[in-house]
Amino acid sequence: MASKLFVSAQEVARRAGVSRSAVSRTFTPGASVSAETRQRVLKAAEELGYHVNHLARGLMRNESGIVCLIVSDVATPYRAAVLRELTLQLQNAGKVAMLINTDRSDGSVDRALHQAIRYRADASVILSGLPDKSIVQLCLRSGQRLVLINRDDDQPGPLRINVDDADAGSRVATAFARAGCRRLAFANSLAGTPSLVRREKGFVAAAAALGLEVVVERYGATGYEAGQVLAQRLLTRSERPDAVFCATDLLACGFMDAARRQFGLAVPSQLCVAGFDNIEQASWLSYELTTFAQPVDRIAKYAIDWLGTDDNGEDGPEPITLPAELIWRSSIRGG
Amino acid sequence: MASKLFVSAQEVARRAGVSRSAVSRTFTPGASVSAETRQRVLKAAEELGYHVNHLARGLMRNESGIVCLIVSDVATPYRAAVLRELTLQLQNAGKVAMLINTDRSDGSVDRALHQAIRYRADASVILSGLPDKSIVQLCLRSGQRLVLINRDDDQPGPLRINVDDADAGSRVATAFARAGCRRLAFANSLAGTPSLVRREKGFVAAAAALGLEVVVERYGATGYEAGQVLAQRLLTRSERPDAVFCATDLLACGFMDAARRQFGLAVPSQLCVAGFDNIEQASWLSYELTTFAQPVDRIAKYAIDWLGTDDNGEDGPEPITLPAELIWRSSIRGG
DNA sequence: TTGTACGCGTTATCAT
DNA sequence: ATGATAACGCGTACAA
Repeated sequence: MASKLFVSAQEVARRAGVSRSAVSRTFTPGASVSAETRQRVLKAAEELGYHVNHLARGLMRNESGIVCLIVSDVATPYRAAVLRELTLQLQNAGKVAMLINTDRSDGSVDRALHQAIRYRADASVILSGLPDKSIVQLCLRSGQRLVLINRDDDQPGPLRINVDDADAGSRVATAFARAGCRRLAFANSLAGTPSLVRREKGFVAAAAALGLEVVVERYGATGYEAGQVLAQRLLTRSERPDAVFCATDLLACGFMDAARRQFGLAVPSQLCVAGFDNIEQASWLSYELTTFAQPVDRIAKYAIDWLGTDDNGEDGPEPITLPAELIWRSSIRGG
Repeated sequence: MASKLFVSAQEVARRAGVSRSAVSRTFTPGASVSAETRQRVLKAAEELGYHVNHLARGLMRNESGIVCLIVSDVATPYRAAVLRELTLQLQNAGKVAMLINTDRSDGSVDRALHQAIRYRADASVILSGLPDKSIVQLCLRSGQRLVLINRDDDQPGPLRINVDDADAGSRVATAFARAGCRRLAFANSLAGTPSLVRREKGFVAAAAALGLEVVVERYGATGYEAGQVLAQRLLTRSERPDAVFCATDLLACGFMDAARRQFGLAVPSQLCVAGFDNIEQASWLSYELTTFAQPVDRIAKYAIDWLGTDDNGEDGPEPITLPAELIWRSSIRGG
């Protein structure tokens, strides 16, 4: 319940003895103001504590400078890292990030996009979930740009940036084979997002090509606890796997801890493990996990660069697929 | 460069065959509209994909609904957890979070606050760094509320929420003493933020009262790597400590890993360790760290509840101090 | 209950 | 280069 206390351009104009327009021009890059008026305006603004009202500016320019970041599980290491990169690069580009936390509930992403529309965000970046087709259409009609990261949607319009999960899966299979592993396993969550599916398929297919079978087990969300449960299930099999590809690093950490503590297995001598995401914990001494780094910086750069373009092709921009970088540590034999 | 594509209330009014005010009233809770016009407006709005422009609404009401979250090191587990809680509760309160990432550079927080002012944020929550006094004054004059979390500033006006670090430090000392430890150490970063200082002082003072001396070592930032370095320094002393209080869990993880791998020490039999923050990793099997949980949910609740009050006392609200909760795991003997 | 008219703080346009 | 004026989309006082 704030009553009008912010300083307006009008007041600055009065104090500087110029017109409102002069004030506006002073704060509009590339406008023509004489050095003198400019100084007087700046002085008055400084004294009064004036700052351009971006709400009003956005109203006029039809460009708010706001970019909406739509994410679930913000506190997860990988998500937090993406968030950091996006907000940082957004700020460097002169934009500002609006953060909306979604849950797994139905329509959560749709509600977030409505919020983005209400604030006339210039763009929305979707990192979790998948919006309804109708909402996507609404956003595009409204001139709001959309970026889908690792969402693997097929409708045209949004910029789609994906990491090459299948390739990563395939490379893990090869590495396991080279390490002399024979009984492969894939530890996945029940989430069933496109990226996880591709990771699994790429791994299974490559293993088959190498003449190796894969046991696939799925459980819970992509967290540490799920990794423990999956270890329980996979390592009690009569034919115990000697190599496990975990769908995420978080899963891998839980899996490794359970494998060592509860089953007394040594990594990598008795069990090879690979993960995905290259979260900070993967490099910790307790894990030294061989994993794949998503090119988070490049993903963010592609997204933000596109926001600056006028590229308004009919069917939207071409989808982008980026390779994941293999980070070799010591959870797989050889190397 | 979006040209006016968003649907306006005017267009909805035309389609519904009513005045523009009727549309406005339909979307203003508590306004008087007949059930019939209301229905017609809602129908037209639905068909057109209309959503209230919060930029314009904010301009009118002098209340943007935006709350600015000012943080550095967003990707850090503790910070990410706070962020999650704040955004979630903010959304439940009908507000929206604007996220600004600061670095350690000078004036970084000040720039963030200027951004908050430009977007006419109703409030700013500062989780890192400390703003200049003049900026704080400007915010308050402008009617923008300020919340400082664990910042320990003394100027009146902002809501100050702090965790009782000294008490936590004191309780660790007691626990160590009870475990029969004699040579205590405190592993801190060079950051020197008020909370870290209080944590250290509380620990040292309580240890002194118990007749125990404390070796204090400081290095780097509050991260995993610093923990490793601090272990190197503390565990190579002639009088090797048998108990270490690490300023943060992240430090503690690095410390424990180094202690076990490089010095072959067993926790807690040969070395007791305590941390702070209760990050997710503290509960992992590799650490099982005894630590303190900051009441993140309550902190967020206090902050957001205050934003809803009209409380405009002269010197601002009373500072709030919340206790940290001791989470007992197995990195300290006994229990 | 409904519509008209005005103001919120900007920027853009158009004279000067 | 400068100032007056219109418009952006909305809420609301006021009159009907």
